[in-house]
Amino acid sequence: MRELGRELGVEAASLYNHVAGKDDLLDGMVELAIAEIEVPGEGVGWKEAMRRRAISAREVFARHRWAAPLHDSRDRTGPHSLSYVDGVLGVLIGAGFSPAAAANAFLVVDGYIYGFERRQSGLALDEGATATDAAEEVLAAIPEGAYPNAVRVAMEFATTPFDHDAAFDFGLGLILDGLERLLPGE
Amino acid sequence: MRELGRELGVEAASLYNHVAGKDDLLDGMVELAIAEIEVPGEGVGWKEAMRRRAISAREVFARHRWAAPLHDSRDRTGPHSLSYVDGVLGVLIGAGFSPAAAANAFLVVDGYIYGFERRQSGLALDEGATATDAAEEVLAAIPEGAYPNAVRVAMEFATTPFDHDAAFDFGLGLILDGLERLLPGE
DNA sequence: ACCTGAACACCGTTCAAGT
DNA sequence: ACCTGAACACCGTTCAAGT
Repeated sequence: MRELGRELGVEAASLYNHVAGKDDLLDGMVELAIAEIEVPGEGVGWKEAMRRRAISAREVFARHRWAAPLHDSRDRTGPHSLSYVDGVLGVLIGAGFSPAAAANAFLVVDGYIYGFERRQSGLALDEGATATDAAEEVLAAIPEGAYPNAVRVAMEFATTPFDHDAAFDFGLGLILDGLERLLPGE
Repeated sequence: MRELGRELGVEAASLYNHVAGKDDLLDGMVELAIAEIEVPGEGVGWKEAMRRRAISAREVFARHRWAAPLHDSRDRTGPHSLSYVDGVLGVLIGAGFSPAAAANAFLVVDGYIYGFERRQSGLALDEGATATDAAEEVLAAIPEGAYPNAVRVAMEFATTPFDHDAAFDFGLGLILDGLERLLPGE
């Protein structure tokens, strides 16, 4: 609050004339970020719509790195979040999924989108570091011949750089193909 | 720190004789939580091992509700985290995945585990609330005939309660089946 | 070796007082 | 209607002083 006030050339206390409090402010920021995710509607197949939506979400969360963790930590659902959920469910129901199946499918795809980013650090594969950096970091922290599999994977990525976009698309395609198999044949 | 000190019957300042600081403490807590996740090794098929591991992780994060978000927010990787990653990669490599494919598969499954829990709030499907509560909450917040799909799904869950475990298992099975299809036939 | 008390630099928030 | 200054109750952390 104090820092935001400084940035705006105003005292921290003045902010409370425009916002209810810090929580209110953070909720609003999340809403604005969610609003940037595009959910293709008519005109494209459900699979293509889901793929574009996922890539758009990933792009938005990459642009606003604070958004995904912030979204997770709050549970207030604003109008933009609701219409985002509504749009995705609409695509799935339109494709032939029952309402219950659409909810399940939404959770699988959305869970993946949100979970993918943050699990990369577990593999020491953060975007910032080069593959060699990551490999060295892992190898340096290891005592003896412990963690043989992690070492092997790290060495693999020392020679062949890890492609984040390709990895994300790999899992996304796998999930969408799995969902397609659930639809009654046409 | 002050609250923890109170709980231990000690002044907050005294804690710094045992811990480097708050960050150090939180890193240690995450490590202990991760250590509770069981990664089955030999003796079971890779698919069964992955499924048990996922269910164990979900159970641990349900028992320690602070663990998953805390794990996400820090990037230090301790020995337990490393051996967790190593164990999972070992199962996958042992199943016939290449090191690179194992890393991809790890990210898909692990991303799903971490993402699933927190996306439920987006559907107003939190464990605490009954299905009827959730439906009422969603319906009450809606102006006109807006969000028709979300309303339809909410009404569905008002009659048929949402089964979190089944939903998690649904997505997990879908992902594991997808991974199995990538393995060379035997 | 471990604890305490006091202090430091920081928070978010409130509120009377100004314009 | 909006801003300010001062204050409040809180943080994590440091450090000299005690035992």
